[in-house]
Amino acid sequence: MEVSGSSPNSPEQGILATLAEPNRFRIVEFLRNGPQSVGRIAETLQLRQPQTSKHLKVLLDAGLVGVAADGNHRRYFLRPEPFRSLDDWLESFRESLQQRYDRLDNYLQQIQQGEKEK
Amino acid sequence: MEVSGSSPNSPEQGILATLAEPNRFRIVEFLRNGPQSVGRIAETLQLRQPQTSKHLKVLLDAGLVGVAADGNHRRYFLRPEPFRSLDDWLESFRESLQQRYDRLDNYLQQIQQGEKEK
DNA sequence: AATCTATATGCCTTGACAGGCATATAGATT
DNA sequence: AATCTATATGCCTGTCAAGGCATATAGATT
Repeated sequence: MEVSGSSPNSPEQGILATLAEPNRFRIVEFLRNGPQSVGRIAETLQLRQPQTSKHLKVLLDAGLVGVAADGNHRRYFLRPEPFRSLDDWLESFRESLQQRYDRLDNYLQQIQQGEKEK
Repeated sequence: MEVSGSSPNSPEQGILATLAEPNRFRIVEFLRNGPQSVGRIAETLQLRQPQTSKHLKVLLDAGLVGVAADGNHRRYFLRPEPFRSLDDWLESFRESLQQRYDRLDNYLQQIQQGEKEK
């Protein structure tokens, strides 16, 4: 019931932060097509090569992608693990949220008359 | 196979960006215990009231939480929908990633001799 | 080894955003 | 209506991270 002031911040945090950046998100989406070289990513997504490399570095450090040398090129590809980890986190939500929501109905009936939307 | 330069950026984007902020993440985690007032959130998570309100506003705008007036208080609670939406997105990954990964094994066998890890 | 292609890195600038704090607003209580 | 509690909002400041660009590094080709 109590939450400590500084939780060790689950690994999901890093994944989320990494995916939060729009261009990285696009890169991840693009990588669903399979491994891609830096140049191809940059070209396809209309990004400059240096920024693409930087984003890929962030993705790499976060463990979201892997890389394989391929002659002159480097092929980046998605790694499933972090996504599973995110999935697990969501999983734990699914349950508690559904329960909560059932109770919430009652709760709202009681307390709330008008909802404040913007 | 092709990806347009500017995809309409899925709703997950907003969710991710919202959750990426550590304190908002903590708030969301805390709200799993059920609806909570601003004051209680601030107190428990050791945040100042104004920042707490601001974070809640962001969460509210992103649709991650709802709010119900309760006399003097305002009770914030998690809304399941965005999490489901995130879940759907991940779902679509699960499949393609697993497939990919099977092929990737072959791929890596062929091309990659040494992996470059820092 | 000189050169070309592919990728990474470093430096700088800029914008967004979170925190701090004062204050405004809203409901409750007397 | 005056005051108290709970929450929201506005302004300011500092930080951090992304983009731009020049350049370094690595592998391939001649």
